[in-house]
Amino acid sequence: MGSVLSDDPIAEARRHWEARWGTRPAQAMAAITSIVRAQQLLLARYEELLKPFGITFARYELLMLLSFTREGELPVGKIGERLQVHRSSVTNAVDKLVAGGLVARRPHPRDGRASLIALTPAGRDVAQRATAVLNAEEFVVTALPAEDLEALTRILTTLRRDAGDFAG
Amino acid sequence: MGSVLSDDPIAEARRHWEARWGTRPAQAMAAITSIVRAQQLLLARYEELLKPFGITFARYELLMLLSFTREGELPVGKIGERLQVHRSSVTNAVDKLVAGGLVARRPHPRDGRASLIALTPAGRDVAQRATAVLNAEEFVVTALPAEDLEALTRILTTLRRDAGDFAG
DNA sequence: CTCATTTCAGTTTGACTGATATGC
DNA sequence: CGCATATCAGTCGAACTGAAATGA
Repeated sequence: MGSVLSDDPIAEARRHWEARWGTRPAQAMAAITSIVRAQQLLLARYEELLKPFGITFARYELLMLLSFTREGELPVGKIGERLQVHRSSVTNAVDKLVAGGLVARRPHPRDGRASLIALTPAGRDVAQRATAVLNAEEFVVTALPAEDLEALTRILTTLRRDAGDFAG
Repeated sequence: MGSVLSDDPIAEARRHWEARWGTRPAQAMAAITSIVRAQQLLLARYEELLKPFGITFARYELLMLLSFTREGELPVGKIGERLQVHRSSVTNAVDKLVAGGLVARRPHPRDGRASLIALTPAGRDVAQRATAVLNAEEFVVTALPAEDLEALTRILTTLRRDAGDFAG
């Protein structure tokens, strides 16, 4: 938890890998573990900032996705597709958002199998206020120059495309 | 019908953010969600490659940490510190590695409170073979040029330092 | 006694699989 | 009928909190 290390564990691990496996594996390991660790830190910060709103990051993502649609509603399957998680995970997340009054299920007007997940006014309000908080904080990316943010996004977009994350 | 330039969900979300909150928040959002998503993809691939060895990524990290020490053993607290997880999470992971015969607990020779977690020969063998597989695959970073890997590591190291991940 | 180390029990969260009901 | 959609029940892995046991 809190204890701050005097040395970067990733840099330390990299030295071991370099000695034992060579440069390229060490380079790949350092990049990958940097991504994994950065994600942990960012997510922890997100969760902390979102806690006052009674939502988690996963549920925040769902709210934001809905808020970007024209009608503020989507079927479960579409949500899973966009967030790239299993449908049953969406059902589960929706259950909790419904319990909090942030979204509502309503029958699909033209497909009796489907149900639409719709933002409630409260859900729209929470999404708006939570985003304002996140933007104001700018988390831990505050100190990064714009060009570094752009470089990150560019490189990781290539990585995601190579991994089949989307058709490019 | 409009030909879509990209169906990258992050690029799509970025356009929404840009329109509603401006450039800098959109930039930050794109970088952060890229990190989160890249981590999901990498971890999923890792888990898949490690499954034949009967370990998860978290347990692989623990094995590798031990394999880097001189004696192949560390106390629980030290492991938690290095992997930056809670001690009880380490206890839990160790329980499973013990069940698989990959590590063993032995009493600390000089501190009756502590127990040392030690690699078994089987654990060392698994760590070695698993790493060979991961290196051979080079995961999904295969296509990235070395300079991009270095840029990633550099930028994320700055991010981690700013977030208090280590003192530097 | 206080503090440190580890373990244990229980909770939370998210994602998954597989089975089922329903409707296209 | 086959196929698609969503939900439900159950599982799993990982992390956490808080309390207990043990020893420095």
